[in-house]
Amino acid sequence: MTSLNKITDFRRPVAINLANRTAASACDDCGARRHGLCDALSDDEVGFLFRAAQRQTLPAGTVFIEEGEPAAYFYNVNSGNVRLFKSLPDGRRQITGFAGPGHFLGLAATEKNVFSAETMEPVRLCRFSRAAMLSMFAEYPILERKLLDVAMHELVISQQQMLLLGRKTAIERIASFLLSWAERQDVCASGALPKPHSSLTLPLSRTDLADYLGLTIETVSRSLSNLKREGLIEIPNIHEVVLLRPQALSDIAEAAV
Amino acid sequence: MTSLNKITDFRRPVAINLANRTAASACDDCGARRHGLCDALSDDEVGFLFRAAQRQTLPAGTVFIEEGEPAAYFYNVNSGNVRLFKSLPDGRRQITGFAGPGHFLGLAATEKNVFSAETMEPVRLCRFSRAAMLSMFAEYPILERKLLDVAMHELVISQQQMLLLGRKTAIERIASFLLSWAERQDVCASGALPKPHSSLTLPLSRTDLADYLGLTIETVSRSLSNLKREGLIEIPNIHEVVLLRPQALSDIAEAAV
DNA sequence: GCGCCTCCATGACGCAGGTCAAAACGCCAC
DNA sequence: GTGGCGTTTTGACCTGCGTCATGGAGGCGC
Repeated sequence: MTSLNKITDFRRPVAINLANRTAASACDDCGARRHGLCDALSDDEVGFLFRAAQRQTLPAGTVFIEEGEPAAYFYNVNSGNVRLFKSLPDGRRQITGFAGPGHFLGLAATEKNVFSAETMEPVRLCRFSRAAMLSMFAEYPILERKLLDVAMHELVISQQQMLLLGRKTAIERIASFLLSWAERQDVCASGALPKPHSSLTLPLSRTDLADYLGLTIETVSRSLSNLKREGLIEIPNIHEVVLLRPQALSDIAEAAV
Repeated sequence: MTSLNKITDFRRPVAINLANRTAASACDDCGARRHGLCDALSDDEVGFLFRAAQRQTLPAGTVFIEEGEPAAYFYNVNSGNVRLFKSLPDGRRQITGFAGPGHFLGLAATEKNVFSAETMEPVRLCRFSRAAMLSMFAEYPILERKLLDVAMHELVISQQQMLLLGRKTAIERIASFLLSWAERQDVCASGALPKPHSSLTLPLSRTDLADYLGLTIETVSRSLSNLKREGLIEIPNIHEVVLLRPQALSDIAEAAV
């Protein structure tokens, strides 16, 4: 995102709100304080956000954004992971992405939600009404810039995913996923390969994985077993994968010739 | 995009540049003047854009953005259509979208281009250096808002495409494509069905269609033939399709149960 | 007109990955 | 420990779409 930031990092002077120590310190403890939208704001500014937000704690498996329903709110995830997905009437599901701490939800929103969101684990989040977002944008133009950055990054990701879904084989999809998940977990720098024997935590079920990669759970399972048999990965338990040979994985993922 | 506009349509006062009649009238003749970025600006303001732009005319089949190359420019398409795509080393290609008059290219850009762009016909466009874009953003903050709108719309589209690529059958992909192309050609309002017997122009080859829908040309050809045989469409010539029964197409596209 | 070339349609066949079915593996309650 | 349940793995089989191959239709130069 470096060069995008070049576009949006020349900060304008912004109105400084009255300090709100209570809010600032409440946000200090938040997992999202140094990520996403909130990271763009000073302690004083974030207090404004704090007062505009309704904080919610949701149990695992809660669908809090439903495709087709009126889009009334924006959300900022504080802790826990969320899956975003679209469904067909017959039950087929495509997970379009995952949102963790610091992720902002509601970007791809029109009058009606165009996707659904469901918590994968207990999740804490800040909820903003449309009206609250409007006033925040008016007050802090930097938020808009930040949002543009986020949206552009999402676009890059979804183009990669289109290539994966449209043109990659099952094994290539799995290899691509493992490497991108390593990046997401900060196991390696963006664009770089993780070190051999890096360990990943997968909070996803096989069903999630299948619906994200456009496969069935059986094919996901078989492909992972293949990679294990070939000695490229290890699977100590269902929610953990060790990347033994990242370079080999990358060769598969990128269809190196 | 109505509700997105709600977010970004409360216009801030912007600096009014000196009138530039020459520029304004040159832009008047441009197919993109009332679309995309330029549509957000007054005649006076667009003169500023005009002076920052280098105008180019490219023959059909020109690759003017190449994946992996340093991202030096932004583009605004004035006339003609462009395909955007990502490729794998072995030649597999996924078209991630099409850009026509008024479309702005370079949104999903980092330091290196993450996709390629190729003209499908002779194309006229305005080219902006990164530096020029920076100064334009500084001068006209409204451009940023517009860009955010555009990016959000692109996100909605690409989520739809992920559902299509990950979970739809060949015939469903074709039906979905025909309906979305009808919307794009303004044959019908966004979200509405085109009237029976609406006619579409397809500037795409079967190869483009296949690479956009994640299929092979043979499957595209066969699926179109099926729809024709079933009486849902007519194909008077290779670049034209008549939608005889849009409702039936929609039932297939949305997998109505 | 004719030859050439590119794109498209269609048929025959093969295979990657989907479907169906059955173990195997946790994991929790008791 | 034992039993029950949900998830994952593995196997056997099937099919939708890819691959390969052939013929036809249009476009263009001469």
